[in-house]
Amino acid sequence: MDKNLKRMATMHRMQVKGLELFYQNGYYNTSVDDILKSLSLSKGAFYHHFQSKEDFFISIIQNLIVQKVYAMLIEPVEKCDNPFRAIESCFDNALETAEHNNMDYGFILSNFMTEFNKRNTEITTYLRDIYKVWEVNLVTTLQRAKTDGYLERHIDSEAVATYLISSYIGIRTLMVEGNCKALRYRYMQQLKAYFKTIERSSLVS
Amino acid sequence: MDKNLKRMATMHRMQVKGLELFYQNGYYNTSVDDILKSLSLSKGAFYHHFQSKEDFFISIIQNLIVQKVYAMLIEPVEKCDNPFRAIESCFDNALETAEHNNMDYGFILSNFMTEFNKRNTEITTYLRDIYKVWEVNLVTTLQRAKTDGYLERHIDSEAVATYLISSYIGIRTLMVEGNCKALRYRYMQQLKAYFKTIERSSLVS
DNA sequence: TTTTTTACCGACCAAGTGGTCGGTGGGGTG
DNA sequence: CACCCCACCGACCACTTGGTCGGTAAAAAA
Repeated sequence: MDKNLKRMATMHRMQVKGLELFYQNGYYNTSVDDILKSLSLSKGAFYHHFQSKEDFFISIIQNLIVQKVYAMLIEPVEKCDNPFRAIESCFDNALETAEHNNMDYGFILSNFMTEFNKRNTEITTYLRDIYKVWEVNLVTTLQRAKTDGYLERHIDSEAVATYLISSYIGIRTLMVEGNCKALRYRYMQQLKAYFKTIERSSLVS
Repeated sequence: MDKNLKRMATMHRMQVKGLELFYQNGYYNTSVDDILKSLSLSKGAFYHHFQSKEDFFISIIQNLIVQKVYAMLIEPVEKCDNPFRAIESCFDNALETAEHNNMDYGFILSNFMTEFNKRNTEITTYLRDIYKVWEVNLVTTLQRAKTDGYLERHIDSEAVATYLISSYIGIRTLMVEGNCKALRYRYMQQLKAYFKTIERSSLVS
């Protein structure tokens, strides 16, 4: 009965270590042996649980990467009062985590999107789907912000979402080369300035 | 006498094809043989001209990548009247080029930065230097914009430059997954909205 | 107890990888 | 003419890659 438990535990160990190394070194630059060596497992164990390296990575996307993005960027925005403040603090928290993580290798989603782009369409599709969910979530939040009177009605929610995602991807990419603290401060400052343009002014009193 | 010319020509052919393949498939995922095969050249030719694959790539950065970034993102901004319109049209041109290039694999600089980050510090340094030049150029332009009365004096030029670079990196990363036209339109729309916040209003007549 | 299932082992394989090295042939120089 | 320089050739090397496969031991099922 606990065979299945053991199976899951081993698979999960492999996935966690696999994601760690893929994130650090890139997918193509990390060998299956690298992962197995650092877990003291054998080739046999790996190919007993996964069909191929690609299949393994897809399972990592579905089990780990999706969760990470949800927890970091999607759920914090959903439960909000003022949507702008919610997005601001969500982004700032994410940047803070990155800033204090000296093993930061950038935004996991955009790193892998870049690496797999036009080289593995199946994996690209899985990654793009995560982006889409994020985007849809932002658009929904912004639409709700309109009905709640936080956002000017004439604003193009999809354009705002695109702009937000762009700037976030970019700042995360920049932060890997150091000087994170200043970058984060500057980014948040200008994000707030940007929000001022589209936020509905003179709401309460 | 024209021995040297021939040498330069062959090296240049290798660099151009090398950049093309590195850009498409990534550095670590492109073998020296791949490049040589598509040029009908031999290993001997390659290692006669370059010390190693890494040395080869550094020469590509210095000879080709620097030029591309200058021509695309730095020079167009320098010679400008209204700096905001200059940055807008510079970015829009760059995005247009990407949009109509169906072999677009993203922003060359951020792709390589991501790939080499913490894996090859020497190459990372060369790439970071290009970023720095871009950033300094933007900051200078923005400072001049202040003295010319285009930009509110209290604005943090470095923060604006960081925000601009971030958003550009991000939108270029997003555009590789298609729907470029809409993405470009939305991005430019919000970029202009952002500029409205910081641009000095009621300037002329 | 016997049998079956299954998690895991590790030697092995073909196809690459970056890099080496003894050549070769044609143009320039003496 | 003889000589040398040098761009270029391609077989070769040690090593790594993703993936295979026959085996083993222990737990579950009979």
